[in-house]
Amino acid sequence: MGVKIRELVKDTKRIITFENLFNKKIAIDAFNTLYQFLAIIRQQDGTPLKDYQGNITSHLSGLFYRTINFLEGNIHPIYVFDGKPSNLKLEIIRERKERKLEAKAKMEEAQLKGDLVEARKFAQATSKLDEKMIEDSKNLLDFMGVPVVQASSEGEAQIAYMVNKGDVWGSASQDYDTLLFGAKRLLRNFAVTRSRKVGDTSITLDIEWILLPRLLENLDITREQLIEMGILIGTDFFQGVKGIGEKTAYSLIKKHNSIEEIVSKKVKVRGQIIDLNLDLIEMVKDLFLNPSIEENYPSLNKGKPKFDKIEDFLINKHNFSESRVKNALERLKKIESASKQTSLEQFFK
DNA sequence: CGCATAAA
DNA sequence: TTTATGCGG
Repeated sequence: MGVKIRELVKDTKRIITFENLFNKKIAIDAFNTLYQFLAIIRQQDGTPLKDYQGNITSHLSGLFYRTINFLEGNIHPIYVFDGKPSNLKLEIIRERKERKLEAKAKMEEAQLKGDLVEARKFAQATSKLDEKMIEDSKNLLDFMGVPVVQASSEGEAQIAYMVNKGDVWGSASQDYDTLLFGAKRLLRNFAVTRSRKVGDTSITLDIEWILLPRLLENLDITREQLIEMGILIGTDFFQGVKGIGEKTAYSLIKKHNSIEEIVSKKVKVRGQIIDLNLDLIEMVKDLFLNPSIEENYPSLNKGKPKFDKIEDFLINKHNFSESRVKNALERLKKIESASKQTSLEQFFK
């Protein structure tokens, strides 16, 4: 779960179409994307897609077809995988593990009662990426010729570095955390724009586009203040202050400028004095301002797809439908021949 | 989620 | 051609 600043970002975000991302390199938060697929690509009762050996394949299905869409639209995805979590994150990881166990129990209970809606709801909350699933995802992307970057620690920090260095145009994640890490452009809902039914109202999920400098200007704060607001609201590295959401955090920071001031003035929220360990706060801030980065990542240019490897991997190893995979690969081959054509034309110019 | 297929 | 529905693995 990322930092909750949806309302604060509301007036800054813009809509961008898929077509406007033509020819751009976009660094995608791989864990964020894979968890999304894992949560959503399920049957009515909440069971994920599986191959004959019982290995979960929901993430591979989502990753494969969405990535083909990117390539077909001449958008260049680069998937960035998380590395070793910071010590500050261990507490959140422990809490999430507990939540997942609770969700699993509730899911099983609902399945026994035959309540499909409840079963599916709790099944989504049990989603867990294991080592094998991560390895499978990297392999598939590699076969597709799509660059993979392994972050040393936080993927979102790695992405922010790559965006600001100019190696990629923007970052893509459902979470806002890359903004705290300083990435100047963030894309949300990064996929083909589609309309979905929620109840009886249909909504279109457009790609959102957020510029960090514009956000800071609109809120009239510095990035350091944005980070401090994140700390008050709660991030993966600090649980936040009870009773403080984005609205309160913003007004507190606007009024007192910093957490240090808030603590030293013994500011109260809902009758409670905000009492924080400033050394710890400093460590969290430092994690956002000076994160561990892998500077030597491989080329971000896309490579040639290995069609036979993709077929073997998806059809033979993971029991994907042959016709679906071949259809998708036909689309990929068309892109390949089209790009060959243009490079040939450019050669003769 | 995104694909395939049916229905409009 | 567009929109709704249900499977995919």
